[in-house]
Amino acid sequence: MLSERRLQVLRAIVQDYVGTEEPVGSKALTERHSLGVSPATVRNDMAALEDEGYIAQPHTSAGRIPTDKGYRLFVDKLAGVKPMTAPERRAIQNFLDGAVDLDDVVARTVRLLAQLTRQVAVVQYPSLTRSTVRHVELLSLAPARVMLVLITDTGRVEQRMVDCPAPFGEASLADLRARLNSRVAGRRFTDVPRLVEDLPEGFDVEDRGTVATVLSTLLETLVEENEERLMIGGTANLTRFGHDFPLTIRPVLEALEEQVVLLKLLGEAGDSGVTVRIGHENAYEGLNSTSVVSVGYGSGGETVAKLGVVGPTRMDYPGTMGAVRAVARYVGQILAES
Amino acid sequence: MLSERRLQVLRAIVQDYVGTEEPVGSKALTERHSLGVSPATVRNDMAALEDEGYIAQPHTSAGRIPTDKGYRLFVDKLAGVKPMTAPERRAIQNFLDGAVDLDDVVARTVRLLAQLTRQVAVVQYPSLTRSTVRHVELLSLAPARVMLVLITDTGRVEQRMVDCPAPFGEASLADLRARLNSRVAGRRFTDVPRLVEDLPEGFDVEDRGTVATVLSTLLETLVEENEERLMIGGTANLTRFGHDFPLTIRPVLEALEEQVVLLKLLGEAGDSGVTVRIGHENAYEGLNSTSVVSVGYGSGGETVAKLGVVGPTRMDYPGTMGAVRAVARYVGQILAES
DNA sequence: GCCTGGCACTCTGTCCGTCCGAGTGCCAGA
DNA sequence: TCTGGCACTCGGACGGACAGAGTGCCAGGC
Repeated sequence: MLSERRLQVLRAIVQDYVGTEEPVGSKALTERHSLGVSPATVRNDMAALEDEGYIAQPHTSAGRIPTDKGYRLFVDKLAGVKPMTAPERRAIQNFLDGAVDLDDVVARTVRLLAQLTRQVAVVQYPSLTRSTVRHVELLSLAPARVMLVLITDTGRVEQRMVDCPAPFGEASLADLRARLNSRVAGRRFTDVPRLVEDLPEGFDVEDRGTVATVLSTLLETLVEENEERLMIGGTANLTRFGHDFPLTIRPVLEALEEQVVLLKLLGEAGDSGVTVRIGHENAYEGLNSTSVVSVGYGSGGETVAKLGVVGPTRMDYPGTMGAVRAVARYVGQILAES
Repeated sequence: MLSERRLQVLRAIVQDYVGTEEPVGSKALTERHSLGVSPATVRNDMAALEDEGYIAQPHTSAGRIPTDKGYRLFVDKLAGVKPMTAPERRAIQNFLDGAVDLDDVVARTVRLLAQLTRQVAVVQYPSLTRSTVRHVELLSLAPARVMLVLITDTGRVEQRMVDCPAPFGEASLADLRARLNSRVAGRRFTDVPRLVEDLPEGFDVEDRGTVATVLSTLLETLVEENEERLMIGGTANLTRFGHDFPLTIRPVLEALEEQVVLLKLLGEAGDSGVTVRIGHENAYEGLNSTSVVSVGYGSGGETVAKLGVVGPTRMDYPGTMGAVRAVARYVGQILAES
């Protein structure tokens, strides 16, 4: 177990390194923090911290930098979440309040997060499986062609074309629309499959094929489009990453293009509270030198999706966690209002 | 006027520089291209080309690199568009054919372009103003709340919430829906304002306010969402940009985040044929060391939107132009089918 | 008149040795 | 257990020498 002072030393190292981006030595530490002991003592502590794997030396005779394990300890035990200031909170709220629709909410959230944290922001669209159905609309575009529009309580809209096996009259369509909505409106998406199971039975034989096709498209939409959409912003902040650019930045850009990777990343995070994944804790190799700070958001107590930021492991954790948490909170409010 | 051989020399310089990314000297030129003259002669030609501003020397005693003006001449006079090979064309078609909806078409197009050109791809969604209306749907979500869904012939769907000044019955809504569609279905979006002008007059006094609100939201959607949406991909290719990374890449990433800039960029390009904007020809400063290759796409002869790539001025113009043109052609086909 | 080979010149990038400073580890003493 | 002191190590900066690539110019040849 590390002594109190050694924890202080670790905290000081993390703070200084995050600030200066340069390995920090014992002398500089004692000058910038009032630890009450001499550099020599700090050196002993640092040696101990290095033995335990919390810090490391890039080269002999350079200062120390925190390891992933060091950051982990820092985040878990040494740092709190830095709350936003009142003006910041107002700015967040004002900015988000201007949104006109869901796309706009998400777009604004991304911009906001990127600006506040000066890192890459990732915002997931409200997930279908965790939303409820507001309305299902069916539009006849041609005799054997129907457009399916799905509207969620979070304002998300999905549409799909359905090619019907047989022509489908307006009357049948209206009938299907009415029956469908009476069953699923207001229900959770996860319940939809069960709720529509026996729906074709109520229709004429010649229409059953079409009804079944429409329903299977509906279920497909639920499954496939599932959690798939997200928006990314602030990639220009990657240029502040470090000195050894090309090698570091490339895999990160690649990871950001692979939405699957990002979705998995966000998915792994816990539902409640801010989750931090540091460096190698991220399963995806390209993100081994980055940390992901994420949190769920939603209206009421429900988490409908996640948002977060991706940045260098050397980041201001308390500030980033504060910003992420605050933004999530306000996005939740906005969604609840709409 | 430049002699034929000097044009050959310029072409050779561009080709070599694009290949090697290094300033090219007279000796290397004669070795790699059969110009039929000695290095000394080439040197004279190069001096002339430099005087005319087509090439430049990074330092005395280094080889020459093309200037923006040099690339311009190369693109206009010296290089054709390199057509895609048959296998490439098949690959494009297969890849795009798998798309399930418009979002998917655009997403696949972006990936494809980025992969083919190994550069940053930008694809604009089919513009509303150049599309025709397929259907306008109105859904009553609450007594005084209507959702407006706009469907275009290119498969694009836009939705908006409308808060009505007064409750609006289902019957009135159906009435409005029917009248609205009978007027605008199949018509160009640009004609819509004119076509709906006098629509409120046919309604009861108490409903007129709501009708007007719905219509103005509709018109707003046309104007605001106008050309606004686009998708970007392949940013990881920026890492292949050059050696002097951070300074070059940063403004480009920033420009890519500013969709307005990109839209303007695409907008400036001509409607027909592949447009190339080289270096300083781009009005936006951050893109001064990049070239933009763009082209319109659409079903039939109509251009409904643009797509293109952003890359270093030192790019393979013939190949890039070929890829961009081919992709645009196939996207047009896909849209025409849907 | 145009092309060519030759030559002197210039500049960059690299390699190498030196030096300085930061930082460490260890030890003896308080 | 902490502290001051000291020797040691190593990386980064500085500077000179050098090789190589590329140029411009000139005189001569077709």
